Amino acid sequence: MLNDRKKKILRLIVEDYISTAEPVGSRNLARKYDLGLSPATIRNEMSDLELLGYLEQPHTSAGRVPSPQAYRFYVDSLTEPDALTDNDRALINGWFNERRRNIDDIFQSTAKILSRMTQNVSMVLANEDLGTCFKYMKFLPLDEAHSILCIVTDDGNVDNCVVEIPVGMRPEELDYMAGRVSRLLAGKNLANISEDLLEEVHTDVAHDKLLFASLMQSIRKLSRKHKEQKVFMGGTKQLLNQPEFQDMERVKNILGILEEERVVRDLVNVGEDDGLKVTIGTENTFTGIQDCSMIQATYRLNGHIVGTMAVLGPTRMEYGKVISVMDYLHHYLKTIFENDIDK
Amino acid sequence: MLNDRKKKILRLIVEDYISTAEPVGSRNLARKYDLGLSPATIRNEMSDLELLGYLEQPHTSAGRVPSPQAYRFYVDSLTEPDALTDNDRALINGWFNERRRNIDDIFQSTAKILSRMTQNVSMVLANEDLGTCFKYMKFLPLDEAHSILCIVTDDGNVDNCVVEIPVGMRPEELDYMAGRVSRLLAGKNLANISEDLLEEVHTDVAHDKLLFASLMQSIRKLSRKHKEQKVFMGGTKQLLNQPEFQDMERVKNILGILEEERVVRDLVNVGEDDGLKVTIGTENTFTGIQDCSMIQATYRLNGHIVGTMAVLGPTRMEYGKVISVMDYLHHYLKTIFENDIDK
DNA sequence: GTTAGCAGTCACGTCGATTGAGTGCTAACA
DNA sequence: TGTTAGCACTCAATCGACGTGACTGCTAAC
Repeated sequence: MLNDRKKKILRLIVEDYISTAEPVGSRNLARKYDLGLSPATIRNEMSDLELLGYLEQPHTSAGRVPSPQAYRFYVDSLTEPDALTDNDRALINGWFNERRRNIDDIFQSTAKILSRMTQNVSMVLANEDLGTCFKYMKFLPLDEAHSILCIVTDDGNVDNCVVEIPVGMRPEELDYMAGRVSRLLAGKNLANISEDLLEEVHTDVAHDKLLFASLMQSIRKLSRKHKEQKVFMGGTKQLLNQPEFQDMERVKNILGILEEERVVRDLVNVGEDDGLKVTIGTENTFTGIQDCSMIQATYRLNGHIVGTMAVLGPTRMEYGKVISVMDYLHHYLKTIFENDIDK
Repeated sequence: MLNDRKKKILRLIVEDYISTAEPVGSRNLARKYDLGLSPATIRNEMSDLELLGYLEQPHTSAGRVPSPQAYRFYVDSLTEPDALTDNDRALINGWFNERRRNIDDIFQSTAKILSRMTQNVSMVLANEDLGTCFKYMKFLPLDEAHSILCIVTDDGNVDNCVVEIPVGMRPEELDYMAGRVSRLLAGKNLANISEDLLEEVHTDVAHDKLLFASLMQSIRKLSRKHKEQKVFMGGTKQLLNQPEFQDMERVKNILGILEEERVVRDLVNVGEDDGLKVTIGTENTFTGIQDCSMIQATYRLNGHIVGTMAVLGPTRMEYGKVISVMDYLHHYLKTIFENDIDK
């Protein structure tokens, strides 16, 4: 266990390195912060901290750099989320109100704000499955040969597609069919509509084969859509401003990873457990970003996981700031969802 | 006017520079291409070409680099679009079929393919206004206090939003209202629904103030949406592979420009005239990309401008290749739109 | 008109010296 | 026993000198 002085020195080193990205040396530390200690003493302490695995030296004559273990300790025990300034809050509120028209815009804004506030890459994963349930379906007339199949969900959304109507089929037949299917599926969670259930519908309402097939297909498509996760990203450009990404190869490498939506989904999805998760450097099992840290938070609404937001950046990251921004966004989203649930 | 030998030399210089990104010298040119001329002769010709403004020297002892004027001449007179190889065609077809579910996916795919094939940044601007017309509107029940207002367009799409229903209003009243409005707006181009027209609707169907207001708002929103242009981009990462973008500052600069959707829209929108447009270097009036070239093509369907696609890259660009890819995509999109017009 | 030869220019890479920030160690001090 | 001053040492980064190679322009001969 570290004594208070070691903790203090370690904290200062971590914070200094986070803000400057330069290895920190004993003399500079003594000069910059009023520790009441000589560089020599600090050197001794640093030497101890290195032995304990908290510090590393890029080379003999450079200062020291925090190890992943140091960041871990820093995050767990040495720092608190900084309270956001009023200014920051105002900024966030402003950005959110700038453009908010549908749920996608909200997530996109979240990603944008997250990256702007933290100067890092942000990722927002939105589960389409918000527990939305099938309410009823209805055919709207289009022309002689086509109708529009509308599926209404309990949150007031309508999904629709054009279906071909067999010649000679009367509107009443369509209405009857829609009614039957509606009764069977009403109240079912869209993400959970199983093939078994559809089979049941089938045996119950088999009428016109072709029409029925396209009807089933529409329901399946909708169901799939509700299981899907959308990915929103922001701040990939910010990356270039970070001193650790002055190297083109590294930039290309990480941008390549972020380009694959599937990879991002997997990456962020790891944190299925609740609340906040901080992954530092090699703690991350994804190769290619093991020199990065990631902070992620899942957010829920009425018990459902609505999505996950994450910030990815160099291990030298303003953990406190990122966490507090996430926290604020979390609450903000919560109020938005709760009030605007009918969009 | 240049004689044939000068033209040939200029063409070789441009092409060599396009493929190597290195200033080309007389001796190398003689060695690489079988011109039947000595380096000295080529030097003389190059000297003439420089005087005429077609070539530039980065510094005394470097080779020559084509000037914007040279690219312009090259594009106008020295090159033909290369025919795509069967391989390329197969690749494009494959990418298109990979994922095509709605119109946005198609545009996104177009951007992706364009950037992959040309190794440059691609932008696709999609006009939402495809001449879609209002067909009719209808209320679908949701719960006691709300209904879903559906607006059906002649291409079979349904737009919807939840509206609050005044207490005590009967479904028949809603239907009546929907019917009246439908009759007034039927057949109108959604992008052109004017305030005057809405005013007319107002005087005709004013019934319940609150309901009417939200109804109008929905129509306006939809109309706005149809006037809008969406921007799809691809290949921003490719940028980093280009030798001219090894400089971080330049990368940051151009990525900054591309980040602003508004700017991209303006940038690409310049080419309102039909067909193909090649803008080389300083011909572009946008500051910040005056060392880049842009090739853009507008595409139409039944006379309507459906959108614009553009490739942005260093002036050292494979003009012929880009143009031929665009051409192929153009035809491809045309067939997709014509066949899948009902999605 | 074409070419060989030659002098001149200039970016680029290498090498060595200098600089400066940093460490570890030791001896003295409180 | 903990703290500090001093000193020798290390090593990345910077700078300048220098050689190299890829060019060009010019001139004279073919």
